Amino acid sequence: VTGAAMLTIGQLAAYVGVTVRAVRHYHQRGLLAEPARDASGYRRYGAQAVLDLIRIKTLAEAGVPLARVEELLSAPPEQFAEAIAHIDEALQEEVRELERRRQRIADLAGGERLFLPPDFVDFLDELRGAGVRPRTVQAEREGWVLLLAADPEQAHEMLREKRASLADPALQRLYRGFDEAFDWDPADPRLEELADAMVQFAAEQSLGEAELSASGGIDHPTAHGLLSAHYTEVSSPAQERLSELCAERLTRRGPPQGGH
Amino acid sequence: VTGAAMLTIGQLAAYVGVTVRAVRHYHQRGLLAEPARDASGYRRYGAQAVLDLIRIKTLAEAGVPLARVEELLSAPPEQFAEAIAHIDEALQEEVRELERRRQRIADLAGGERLFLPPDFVDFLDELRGAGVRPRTVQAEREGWVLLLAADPEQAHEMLREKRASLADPALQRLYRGFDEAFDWDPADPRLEELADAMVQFAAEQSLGEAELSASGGIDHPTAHGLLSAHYTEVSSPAQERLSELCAERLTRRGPPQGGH
DNA sequence: TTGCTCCTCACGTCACGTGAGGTGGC
DNA sequence: TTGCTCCTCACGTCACGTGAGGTGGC
Repeated sequence: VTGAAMLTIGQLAAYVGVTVRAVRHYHQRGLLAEPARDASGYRRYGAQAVLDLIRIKTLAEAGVPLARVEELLSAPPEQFAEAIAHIDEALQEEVRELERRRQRIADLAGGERLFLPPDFVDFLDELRGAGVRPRTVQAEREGWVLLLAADPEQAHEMLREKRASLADPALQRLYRGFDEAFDWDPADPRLEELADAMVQFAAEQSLGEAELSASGGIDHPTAHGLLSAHYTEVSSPAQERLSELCAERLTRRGPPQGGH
Repeated sequence: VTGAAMLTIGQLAAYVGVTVRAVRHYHQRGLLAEPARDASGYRRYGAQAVLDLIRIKTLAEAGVPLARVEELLSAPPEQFAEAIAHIDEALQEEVRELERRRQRIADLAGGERLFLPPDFVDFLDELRGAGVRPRTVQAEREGWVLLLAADPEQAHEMLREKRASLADPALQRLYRGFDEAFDWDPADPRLEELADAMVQFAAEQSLGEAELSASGGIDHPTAHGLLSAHYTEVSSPAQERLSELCAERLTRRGPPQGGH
C-alpha cells in the first residue's frame, strides 16, 4: 500500500506481459477494476491487479472471448472448472486442426501446388512412371482435386479402381497415346487408331461413354460438368478431336450396355 | 464450358467449404478473378475457380494474411516453396504456444486458480502438510505468482532455498505460528514469544530483516514492494503487530550482519 | 530542456458477418 | 405464388492498434 509498491499502467503491463492499450481496454470493458489515481491522475496498481490481470491474460490468450472471461471471473469454482475443461478441449481441437492445416499447406508446396492425399500422389507418380508427361499428369492431378472437393469418398473409391486398372499395360499405352496426341495435328490419322483402341478397351472393361471420358463414372453431376470443362480447357485441338472420334464410335455402337 | 459445368457462387462456396461472403470478399480484394456473369447477372464459375479458391482457402486458414496470399499466388515456385516453409514453422510454433496455454489454463483451474510450475505447487503442498491453513497457503501462493511475474529465474532460485529451509521443523513451527496468529488479538502475549522465535531463527540462519519478512531476499524492487503490499493486505491486525514486533527486535539488535 | 510516460478521445485494422432493399430462378 | 439464391451497398464485429493533442515526471 506504500507508494513504492504501486505500479503505473506501463509497469503493470510489462510485468504481466500485455500492452498498455490492452490494460486500458480491459478497464473499458469492465474486466479489470479501475484503480485509484495518484496526484497526477495516473492509475496506480497493487498486487491484486497483477493477479487479476494474469487471470484475464491467461484466459484471453486461450481464445476465450472477453465477454466470457468477464462471466468466468465471477463464476463459482465449480462452473469455472467446468468451463476450463471446455476451453481445454477447444484448445486440443485447435491443435489437431493446426496439424491438418500443416499437412494441407505442405501438399500445396509439393509438386504442382495442389493438395492431395498420399495415395493420389502415388497414382500420379505411377502415371509419370508409365511415361506420361508432366502437363498431362498435372491435368489429372487437378481433376482429382476437383473430385476430392466435390465428394471425397467417391474420389477415393474411384482412385482405387483407376490404380488397379493402370496395372494393365493396355491402359498405360492409352494414357501415353492421349498424352502424345497433345502435339498432333487434329487431322492426324493416328487419332483414329487411338480412338479405336480406347473404345475397344472400354468395351473389354464393359465401360460406357461416361467411364471412358476423363470424368467417367462420377455420380456427382457438378463434379462431372466441372471435370469435363476442365479437361476441355486444358486439351489441345487434337485431343478435342480425339474425344469427338470416341464419341462417334460409341454412338454408332449404341448406348452403353450397362453391365458393371 | 457448358452451362451445366458453371457453378453459382453458392455452389462454389459449398464445394470448397467457405462462405459466400468470403468468396465475394476475395473478389473485392482482387485475390480471386471476377468470373463472367450469366443473363441474370449471376457470377458463373468454372473448374479453375475451384482450384484457385482451394489455394486461397488453404493459405488463409493457415493464418496467412490475405495481402500475403495475394503475393504468393503470383510468386515463382521457388519463393512459394520458401514461404510455405516459413508458414509451416509458424504453425509449428503456434502448436507449441497452444500447448503452453493449455498448461496455463489447467493451472488456473487447479487449486486456488493461479498458475504455478509443479515445484511451486509441491512447496505449497509441503506447507499444507506442515499444518498451515489454506488461507495462509493462498497468501503464499499469490506471493509466488507475483515473484514469478517479476523475475522467474530468481523466483525459482528462492523457491529452492525456501524448500530446503522448510525441512527444518523450527521453520515449520514458525509458519504454523504465523498462520495461527491470524485469529489472535493484536495484544496477545504469544505474539511476543513468536516474534522472539522468529528473530532467533533468522539470527541462526544469518538472515537480515529483509530475509525474515515475507518478501525477503528479493533483488527486484517492484516485486519487493508488491509482495509487502500484498502481505499487508491479507494480514490480520495480529499479524501486522507481529511484523512490527519483529522489526523492533531487529532494529534494537542493529542492522543485519551481512553474512550469507 | 529533452525524452519518456501518462491521459482521453476517436478513428483504423483485419476478415469477413449481417442486415437492408431489391431482383431472378424453379 | 412461395421460398431460395443471387445482387450491391454499407454498417457491424472483435480486440485491440494507432495516431491526435495535451500534460506530468525525472
